[in-house]
Amino acid sequence: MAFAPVPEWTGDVAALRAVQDDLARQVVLKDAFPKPLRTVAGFDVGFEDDGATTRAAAVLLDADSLQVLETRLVRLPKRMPYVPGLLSFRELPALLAALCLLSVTPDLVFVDGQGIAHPRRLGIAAHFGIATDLPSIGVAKKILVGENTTTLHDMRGAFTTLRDKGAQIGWLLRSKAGCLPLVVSPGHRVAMATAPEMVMRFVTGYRLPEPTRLADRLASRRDE
DNA sequence: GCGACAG
DNA sequence: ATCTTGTCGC
Repeated sequence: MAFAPVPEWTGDVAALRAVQDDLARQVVLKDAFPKPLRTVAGFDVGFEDDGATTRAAAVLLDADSLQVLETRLVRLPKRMPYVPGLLSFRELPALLAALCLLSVTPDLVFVDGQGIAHPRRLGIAAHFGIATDLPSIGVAKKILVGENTTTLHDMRGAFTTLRDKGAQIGWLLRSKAGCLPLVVSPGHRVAMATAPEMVMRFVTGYRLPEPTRLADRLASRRDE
């Protein structure tokens, strides 16, 4: 399985933004994944050596039992600095490498970060989806762009629209009472309305859904 | 010009 | 993201 190459960092921010605009046009916001789901996977990145090393984690789960079927970890040297809005060019290569190590291709992917809730509508989850053509959803812990609309009830499962320039770009989802809401947005091959319910389907007793929560622990070595 | 800014 | 202890509320 080969993917479209991720552009290298030359310092040319404008060039990467142009790439994002091109890829964003290819995003499909309609459900296009197998039903019922068989497997799902969570992805996240962490760092070592003061950021010199990138650690990407992939966790494959059974969609029904939520049992962990496989866990993968990849280390790659840093390729570029963190630039708000250009996160995917920095972390996607490592995530794709981790995906390649899975023995099974997941039916749906959850990525720690934004889906289309991005200035140019191409957060890392959307970029991941376009690069692999796999259905994807972005699960971020903070808003990058956009604003809340109505009040969010402090009840598990409550959600409100996240909009930017008048259009809805995602949701603020209270995955757990008493916790700050998650920023959920479709990445690729997933409809706006489907994203929050898919996330809640994998939330157990924590703020983060299992796929992302487990990948997060591995990538940030908060594991063991 | 000023502030904001996923991970 | 990462560096870090105790503390408050569900």
